[in-house]
Amino acid sequence: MRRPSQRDIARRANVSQTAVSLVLNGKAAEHSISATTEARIRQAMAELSYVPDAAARSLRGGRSDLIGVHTFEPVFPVGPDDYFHEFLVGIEERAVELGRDLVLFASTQRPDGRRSIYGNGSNRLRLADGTVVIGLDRDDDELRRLSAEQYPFVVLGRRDSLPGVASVGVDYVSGVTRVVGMLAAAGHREIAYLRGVKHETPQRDRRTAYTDALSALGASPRWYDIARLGRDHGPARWRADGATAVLVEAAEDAAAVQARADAVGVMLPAQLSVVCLDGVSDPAATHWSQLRIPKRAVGARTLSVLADILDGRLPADHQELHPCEERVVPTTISAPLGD
Amino acid sequence: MRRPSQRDIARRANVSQTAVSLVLNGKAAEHSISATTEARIRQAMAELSYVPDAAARSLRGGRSDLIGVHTFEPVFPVGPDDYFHEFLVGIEERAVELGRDLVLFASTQRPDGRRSIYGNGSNRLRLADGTVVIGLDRDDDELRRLSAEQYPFVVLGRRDSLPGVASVGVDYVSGVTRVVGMLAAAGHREIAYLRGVKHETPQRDRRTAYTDALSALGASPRWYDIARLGRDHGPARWRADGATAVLVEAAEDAAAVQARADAVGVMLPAQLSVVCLDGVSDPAATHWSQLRIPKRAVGARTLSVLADILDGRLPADHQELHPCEERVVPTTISAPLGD
DNA sequence: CCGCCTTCCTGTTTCGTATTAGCCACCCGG
DNA sequence: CCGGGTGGCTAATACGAAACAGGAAGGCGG
Repeated sequence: MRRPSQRDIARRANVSQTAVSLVLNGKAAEHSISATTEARIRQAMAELSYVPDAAARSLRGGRSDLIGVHTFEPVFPVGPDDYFHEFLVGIEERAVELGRDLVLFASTQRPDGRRSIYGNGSNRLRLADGTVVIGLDRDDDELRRLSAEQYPFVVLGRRDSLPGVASVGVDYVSGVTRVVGMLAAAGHREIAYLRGVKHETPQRDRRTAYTDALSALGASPRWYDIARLGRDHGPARWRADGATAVLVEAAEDAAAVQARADAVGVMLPAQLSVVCLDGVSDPAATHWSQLRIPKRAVGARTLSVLADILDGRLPADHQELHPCEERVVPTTISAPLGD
Repeated sequence: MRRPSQRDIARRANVSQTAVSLVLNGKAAEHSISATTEARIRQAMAELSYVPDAAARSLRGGRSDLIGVHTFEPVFPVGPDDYFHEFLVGIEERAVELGRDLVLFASTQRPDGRRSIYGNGSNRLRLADGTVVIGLDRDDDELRRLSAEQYPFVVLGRRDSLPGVASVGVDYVSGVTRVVGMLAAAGHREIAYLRGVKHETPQRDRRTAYTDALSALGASPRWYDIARLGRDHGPARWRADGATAVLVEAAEDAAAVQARADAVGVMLPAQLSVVCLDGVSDPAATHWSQLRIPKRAVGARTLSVLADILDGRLPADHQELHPCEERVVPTTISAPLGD
């Protein structure tokens, strides 16, 4: 028992396969199919519970309606608190809106665990109409080759360094600059930076932005490391060093600082203002401010850009940058207080 | 610039399209294609970075090397603590091992937000050789229809109710039964159950298992709800009711119970033994035991079963059930203590 | 009564791939 | 020198849907 095709519908309704196709695609009127014939065809479709074959459709249309998602690491990270998770939420959301399916290129993973577009023989990406490329550990040589092959793709991530390659990125620099400016405006003179456990591209970008923002203010950076946070290193010590504000990289880092501050009797934010550069905690419930990265929107936008490139509405080397949003709760940034 | 087809390869290598197809599918020897010709063909494929068209392949009846993942809800949940996340980790892991790519069927989402295999006009699943079907809110009618059409798929989830449909599930019943048995063996007579915020299939299954396990012991269930946990309802009250052990549904529920217990001075586990039925917390660091669901392994196994069905190594209606693992830290279950 | 315009369809081709049947040149035994 | 095998390939076809070109029947003006 094979599933019904348009031919089966056609036979049952005494029409040609073409007529069935026309009715199916709402072009009945345009091609002047009579109302009665259309009704007969529709009834036949209903009776056989016909469903068009997706494979045949995309074969004919020249596009598969598949959008690739190439990640240089596994898409589903072992820990669900992954940096990329929210981008993917946005990507899926927009894929739904665009009516396209997503292909996760798992087959590109090599024995060493990294994924490589060309590493495994053929370029599987060609399977999809176009691809979103994500990943911390991304390989720019492969991207250049992909670009040379004229394959349509968009990089989600840092903006720089690849002319001719489409990308959608996040403008950390102006975000961090604005946060630093706010702190400075509130009177802070020593703004420190607490490095987290990760040292990948997103973190490097923020650190660079911090350095730049400070030097624009004529101040110099003051670095701390989360790994050393403990009895001897922490809010009290920072205050002793002169710092009255600190930028942290993750919500759990901010929580750790809060915990240490509570332990040593440093008041947040009165004695120490904390701004978290990437976190999802509820700002109303915490004693720190955040720089929110609109990951979901950026993910969605990346997919839209790819779709626009595929449809010729945008050039293949379109690049854009999205601003961060400050979720600054006023009460969590205070003027620095002497001891 | 169209993506290259076998015809393009054929022209470049001065052979017929047939030859290209044969080489591609490893039937060169079988059809006595000479080694030099095969080499020429392979080189042409590499030069043009040819990739077979999935749509054409599945139309023709060959295989696209794509494995579908159909979820009745978004794959990337807004909250990262999703029930399905770890299953997907396992699925991706095994896909890597099998060298197959995954298609996430986002296009099947209808305006109302739910996803439907047949709801949106065409059955996209056919693009893939076979599909793993996951989802809380799964539609059994669609699965029956899919099965009638002989499309290969495997349901990841509850075992029951769909004869003829392949599935890989988790044996909650025996897991919960064993946990209840352990508590009973430790001397507990009143084993309560704290219902969490969700009331989907996985929760329902565990609750049924709890009821069954208790009635097997001749005891009757005692229900509490996390929503009411607070000043008046909590560990102290439960003890007053006579309960000395409680099953909770999620790690955060266990943490909440711990917090309330601390607040009212109930000692865990001495005065109240807690077993968490689904959580990822580190058992060594907490005062409760857990019933661990081997989600990753189950996810991976589901994909293997599908691959085996596709290759004819397993029948299309293969069903299997995986046991839970107890991660019972002995010290977290204690004999009940009077007040 | 002829030509033309609608109305309402149908025939044929195309997409890229896998398969089936079969072609042609060469070698070998008789 | 001819028949039969075999190595090395190719031509033709089918899959299901969609696009394009076109065509038969009927009405209507001249």
